[in-house]
Amino acid sequence: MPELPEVETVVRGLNEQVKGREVLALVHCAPHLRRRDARLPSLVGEQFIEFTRRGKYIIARLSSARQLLIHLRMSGRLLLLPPAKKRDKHAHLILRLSNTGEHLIFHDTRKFGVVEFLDERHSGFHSLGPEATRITGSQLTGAMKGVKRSIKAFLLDQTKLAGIGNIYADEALHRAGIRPARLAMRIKPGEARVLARAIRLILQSAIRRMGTTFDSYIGVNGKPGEYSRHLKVYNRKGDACRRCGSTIRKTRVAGRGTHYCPGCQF
DNA sequence: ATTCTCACCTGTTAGC
DNA sequence: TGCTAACAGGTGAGAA
Repeated sequence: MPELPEVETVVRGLNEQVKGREVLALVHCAPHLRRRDARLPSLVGEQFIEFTRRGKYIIARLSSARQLLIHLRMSGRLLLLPPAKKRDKHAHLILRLSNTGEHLIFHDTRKFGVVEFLDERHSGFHSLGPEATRITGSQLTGAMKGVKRSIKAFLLDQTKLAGIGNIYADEALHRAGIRPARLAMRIKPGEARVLARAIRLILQSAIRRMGTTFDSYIGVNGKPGEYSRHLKVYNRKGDACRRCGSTIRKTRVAGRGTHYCPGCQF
């Protein structure tokens, strides 16, 4: 579900609505989360100082100087809601917050998401590549040298570039006119510059529109993202390309559903 | 070292 | 209409 623009939208929502508030009680903590980090109950009494983002990770800085790391993976959501009579079966962490008594809820249908205190053993977090929002053509060219995988697989590799997921990989490659299956090492420096620019512009635009809701993503305030209407290839199999009119195809690249236009991507 | 495949879990949808 | 299989926005472990 959430890629960089969606995670950025969630972080902004948290800074608007949750920053400065204190955890009054641990209303619920699911066993699978507690198994990963038995310290979660010690959130009680903590104040949320600030929320930041690195790649697709959310980091909450806490009053104890500890940091809480949250990754939404495929289906995670963070929601601020009034206490409900009946607990949703996918609400795996529920915190009661100061001032209003509202609940901050980690909701995650597929249970891939992670909420735990940040420490040294988070290899994924500590090995993230540069932020995709600031990637340059020469950085891309350097990182793609000798890479025998597809450009799509490269873009999805968080150690090379942090924040891109399946939707924005397809969108950026379409904007840059590059086929997803091309080998990364075969992308010329000029194309890398165009691709880097496409990545920056698309992410920026998607952040402005509060992300993409394809299926289940919603922000802290429950609102869906509006970038969905601007997608050029993702989920548009069989439709006409808005740039050249050819029919959008869906294939499989790097083990992921991959959309591209045969008429304007080479 | 790098790249690929599968597993994680639940819900939805495409295809028969 | 009903059943089954395939697929879904991510990543980590282990195999090639």
